[in-house]
Amino acid sequence: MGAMLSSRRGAPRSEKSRQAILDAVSSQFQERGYASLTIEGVAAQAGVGKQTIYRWWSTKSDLVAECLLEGRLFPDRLSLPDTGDLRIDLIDWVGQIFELMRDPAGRGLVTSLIAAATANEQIGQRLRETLGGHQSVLARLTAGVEAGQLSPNRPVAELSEALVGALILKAIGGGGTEPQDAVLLVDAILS
Amino acid sequence: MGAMLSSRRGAPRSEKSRQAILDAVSSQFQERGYASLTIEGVAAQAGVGKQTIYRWWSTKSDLVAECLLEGRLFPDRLSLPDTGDLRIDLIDWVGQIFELMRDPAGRGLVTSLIAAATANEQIGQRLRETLGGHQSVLARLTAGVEAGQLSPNRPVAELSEALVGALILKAIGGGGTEPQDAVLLVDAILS
Amino acid sequence: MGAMLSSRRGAPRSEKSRQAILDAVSSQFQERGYASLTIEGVAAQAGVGKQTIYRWWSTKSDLVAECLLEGRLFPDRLSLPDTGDLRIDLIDWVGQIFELMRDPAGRGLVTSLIAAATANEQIGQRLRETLGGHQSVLARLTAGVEAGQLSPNRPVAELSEALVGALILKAIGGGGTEPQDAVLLVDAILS
Amino acid sequence: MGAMLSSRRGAPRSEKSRQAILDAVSSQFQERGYASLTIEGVAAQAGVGKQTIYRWWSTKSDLVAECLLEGRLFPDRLSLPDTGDLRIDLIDWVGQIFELMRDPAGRGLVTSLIAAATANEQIGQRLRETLGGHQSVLARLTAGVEAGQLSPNRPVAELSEALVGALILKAIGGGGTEPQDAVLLVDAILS
DNA sequence: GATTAAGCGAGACGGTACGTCTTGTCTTTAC
DNA sequence: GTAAAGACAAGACGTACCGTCTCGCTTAATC
Repeated sequence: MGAMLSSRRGAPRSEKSRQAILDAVSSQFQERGYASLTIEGVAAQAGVGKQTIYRWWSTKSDLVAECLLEGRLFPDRLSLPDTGDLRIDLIDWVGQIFELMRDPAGRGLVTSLIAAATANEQIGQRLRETLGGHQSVLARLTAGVEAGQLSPNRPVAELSEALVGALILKAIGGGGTEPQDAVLLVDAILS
Repeated sequence: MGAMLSSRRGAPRSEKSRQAILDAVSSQFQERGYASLTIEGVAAQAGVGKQTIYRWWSTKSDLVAECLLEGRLFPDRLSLPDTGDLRIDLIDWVGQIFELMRDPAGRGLVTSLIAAATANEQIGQRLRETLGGHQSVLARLTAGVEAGQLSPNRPVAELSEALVGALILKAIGGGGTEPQDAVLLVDAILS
Repeated sequence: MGAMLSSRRGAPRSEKSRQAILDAVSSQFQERGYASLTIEGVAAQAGVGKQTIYRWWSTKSDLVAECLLEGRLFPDRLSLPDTGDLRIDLIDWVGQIFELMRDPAGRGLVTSLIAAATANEQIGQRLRETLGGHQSVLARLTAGVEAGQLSPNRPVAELSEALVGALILKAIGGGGTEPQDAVLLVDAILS
Repeated sequence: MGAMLSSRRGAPRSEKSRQAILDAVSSQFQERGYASLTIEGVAAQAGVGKQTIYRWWSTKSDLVAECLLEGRLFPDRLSLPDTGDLRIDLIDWVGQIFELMRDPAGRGLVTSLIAAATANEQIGQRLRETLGGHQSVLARLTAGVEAGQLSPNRPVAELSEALVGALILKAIGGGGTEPQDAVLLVDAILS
């Protein structure tokens, strides 16, 4: 007895093609940036028909969003360390990002992500969460409050937003990204 | 006996065409956004040959940059007020920007500007300066320090950057833009 | 004691699907013409998987050929009448075809058949036989010779070919298709 | 003084591109036939953008029509000879066409032309005129009447149509194309 | 009855070509 | 010498079909 009413007929989606496509998106994004990433280029590199892309994603920003979601666009080294000392950790992390941004390629990566985010709210949210969200800055700030390293009445959500926002602003608008700028920025945020 | 002081031969640049082009850029930008703004569309709307555009600007982001520089892309109401009370002024200003961003069209305007900024550093700098720079937030913060409304050892440049960055992050990544969020954000920045 | 002469295992070919496919081909051919008839469209209209078509026919011209063979593409009224008077019958028949060709839709039907014939020799032969072959013109001419209405040394095969050929030429290249043109043509052929 | 009111501004059509395109169409048509001639293939072979083709022609049949009009698709040898003897000339000419049609490539050329004609009435008319029209069969038949080789009350237009039609029918539907068939056909037409 | 082939509907897949759009350059005529 | 007009090579866009290939049924004939 057990209901059957199974799924649907027809060949199932090819996981192999999906992986090939996301691989290609990731590599093209990193090599050429968001603006000159093309669906045709992705299809060609992935060895896939264009229709297979359009069947599952509607825009190139959707493609990029899925890559981002799967963590294919970011170097892992960018994760926020946790030595116990909040200030040192944040300075270290911001410093790493600044270092990445001092390299034109790295800067391009970041501005490309921002460009992608302007085309797709999901990417924006993901960026926000990845950089500043539960997994990282916000969590560390909250932990810092609990550990007594931060006054409990500091509005951690807003501070996290301000810190990450400052990084983005520096990426698109210039502004100092030398090591000491990391110290200044973090100290300004931590008050 | 007319003065000669001749520069070079041939017809001088047509100011009329220049204005028509910038008008068209501004209107297309506002109607369709940065991504779907095209040189051809601008030329057509301006009643101008494409070459006339390419002769004086090299990319569409340059066009947009010049529009931004001439203040054609922004509603004037967005300038930071000065009632003497720094906190109130900032909350008011941030609140206005949040209100703009709550409307999808306004949100599109802002994300389009950010998109343009990712393609052109000048635009980024301009954005940074217009929103957070000498003319506005930074200047008001500095004035606030002088007026004793802000502790003199607060790093005003960084705070300005953080505030404007938070706005941009909210534009691309979501995040609260209700009136009370303006209060929270400004208070977080002012410590 | 029934013979077994067994076939093979597995489900037998579905006659229902076959009919649905040929129906769809016929309707699409008549509505859209040979050039814009597609296998996918036929499959969709017939409620059939593409593979079921490809299993039994290799090209769309094969499909059309089978339709033609089953008489699904032609109005029946086009069959050559037999009143006993060869000349009158031919003029009548040619006149009917001319009438069909004066209507753009009918003209399209004929040119579509010719287009199909250029892609598939079977269709060409079938067209030739159906229009000019044993069942009709050639047979009537031969009968006419026997009935003494046509000189016995007239080369009936060639005349039949010439008459049908003239119709086709008028279909693709224009040329008069008024009622009196039928008289002229038939009289020219009958000498 | 002297009216100027000259033509129009902008670069004039490039004759070089036009020639390259028609060359490519002609070569592709001859090599691959009408059905597998593609606009993209023509553009590539001609070293031309697709838009340059679409700017001046709307369909591939228009392209082929213009080639035909410029005499780029036909071997010249197919012109009807004129030795003074109408019957001999026609037999010779029909024989040459039959010879061409006995070769698969030649047959393909002819059926491709017919296929093109089904898609474009101009091509049909051109084919009709080139093969049977003023320049050839009809003219020779008319001349034959004047020379007393043909009874003056024979309907030359219809006979010409019937002869050319018979050729086309043989091309698409089979039918004898041996040398003696040329004799039979011409004699049937000449009565 | 269980097994085994085929047929079938659905539909994903790698491709090719379509016809359109835009880019940045070039060429002409008008002012 | 600048400008409007517009042709040009290039190439990406998103769509339509092609013919092939799984899938999970269903339908007989064979064991």
